[in-house]
Amino acid sequence: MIKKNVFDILDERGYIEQMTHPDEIKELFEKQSVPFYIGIDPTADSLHVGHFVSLMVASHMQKCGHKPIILVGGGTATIGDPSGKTDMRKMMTREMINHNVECIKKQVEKFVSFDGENAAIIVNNSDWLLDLKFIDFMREIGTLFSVNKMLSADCYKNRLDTGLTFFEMSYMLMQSYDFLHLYETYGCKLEMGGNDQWSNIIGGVDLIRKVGKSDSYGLTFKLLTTKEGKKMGKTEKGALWLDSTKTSPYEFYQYWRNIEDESVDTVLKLLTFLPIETINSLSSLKDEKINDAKKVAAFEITKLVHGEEEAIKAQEAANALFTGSGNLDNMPTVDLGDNKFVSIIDAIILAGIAPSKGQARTLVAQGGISLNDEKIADSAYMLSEKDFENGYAIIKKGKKVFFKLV
RNA sequence: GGGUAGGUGGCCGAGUGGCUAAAGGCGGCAGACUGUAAAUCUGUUCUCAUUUGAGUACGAUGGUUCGAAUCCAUCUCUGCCCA
Repeated sequence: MIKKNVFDILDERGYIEQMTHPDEIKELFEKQSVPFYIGIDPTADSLHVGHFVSLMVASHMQKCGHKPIILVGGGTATIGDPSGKTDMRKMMTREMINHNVECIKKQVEKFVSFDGENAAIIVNNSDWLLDLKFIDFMREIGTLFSVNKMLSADCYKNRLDTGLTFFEMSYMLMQSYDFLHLYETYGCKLEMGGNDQWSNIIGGVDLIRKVGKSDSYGLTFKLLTTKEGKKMGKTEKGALWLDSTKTSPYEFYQYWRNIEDESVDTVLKLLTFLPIETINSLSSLKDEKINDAKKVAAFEITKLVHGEEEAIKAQEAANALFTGSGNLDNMPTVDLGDNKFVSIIDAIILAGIAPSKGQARTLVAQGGISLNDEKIADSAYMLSEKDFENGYAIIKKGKKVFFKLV
């Protein structure tokens, strides 16, 4: 049942950032199927790239025989984790959270299996957090936390000058309690999360040790960042979502196709299941050739999230636009209905290329818009029959944003 | 509870009665250069109409004034200090 030690896989691919007990963790993976947990905050109705690495790790772990517990933070989301935030989050209603939990479940299913011997399970911490009695909780758990220690954690230190409420500070207690609960209920021995979760994770590990158990561990993985250290996955529209209605497979594909050279290796290792040898040879490509590696990365990553069919479509659309070969059918398409013969400005708005007419004009004035590969410099230009000669017109913003108008 | 400093465009941050749709930076978008990369340089970045123009906007509400982001009042939120 247990195959290769997943520790080596995670290590080799560079997932691991910090660990509480490296030797013990490795040994544990070796000798048994380890129930481990990864937490996800249901703050939106879709996961985004920030969760991607977690899901990949969960998948690797499960393939090596360990049991994933996906914890959805329905209870903690009512507070909001202060880590990395400059302001307190908006509080969410329970209805919103429940809706989000449902949506997230569907996406998680693409990465871990809920069948078989080491089937994954999904739990929601609202099931145990919402019924807690304040005094009992404080007597039992609150006494085991040192405020001095908590204040020295980065996630709180940074907030000291901008303000931090007690409400938010108790987030660490709850997340730690989650781990304790899962430890007791499912024998969960390991909490994993992004590196920004480090202080919350060691909080849980410490808590379990304080109640007298010594076999709890924590591990964090690398956050996806650009070489300037910014979080990866931000686009002009906000986050890069895993839900195809929020971020189309084509956009998703293009995001990875356009990543900076320096990130290719990381992205291939962290976000695909390609064998390490393949990745090494791909990312050793230099200069212009690195584009081949980016194509592979974009395809593989899109395939994981949206399935092979969508990945092929995205790839074909990209080929059609950038190399002239391939299939135009899969390009993002906007149906203008009966209003085909509108001004170029209106067409830009209708296609969703720019949000306002002013911006549309700026684009045209700066030479950023072309129609069927001809630059349109006149903002009064009206679309006409000849623009739809092939039954469609291709409108292009800059070099990379295309829409087919029909 | 007392004192004090504040709340400005996606973010940071100037601005203390008219020349302010509001400096500068970051971020975004486009152009040039390229490899659908990075770096760099240039332009642009509230909305509507574009020729000048109009509307909305500086925590909220009311007021003073020919005129307010700027002055006054009340409210509200936040930091810091004291208790």
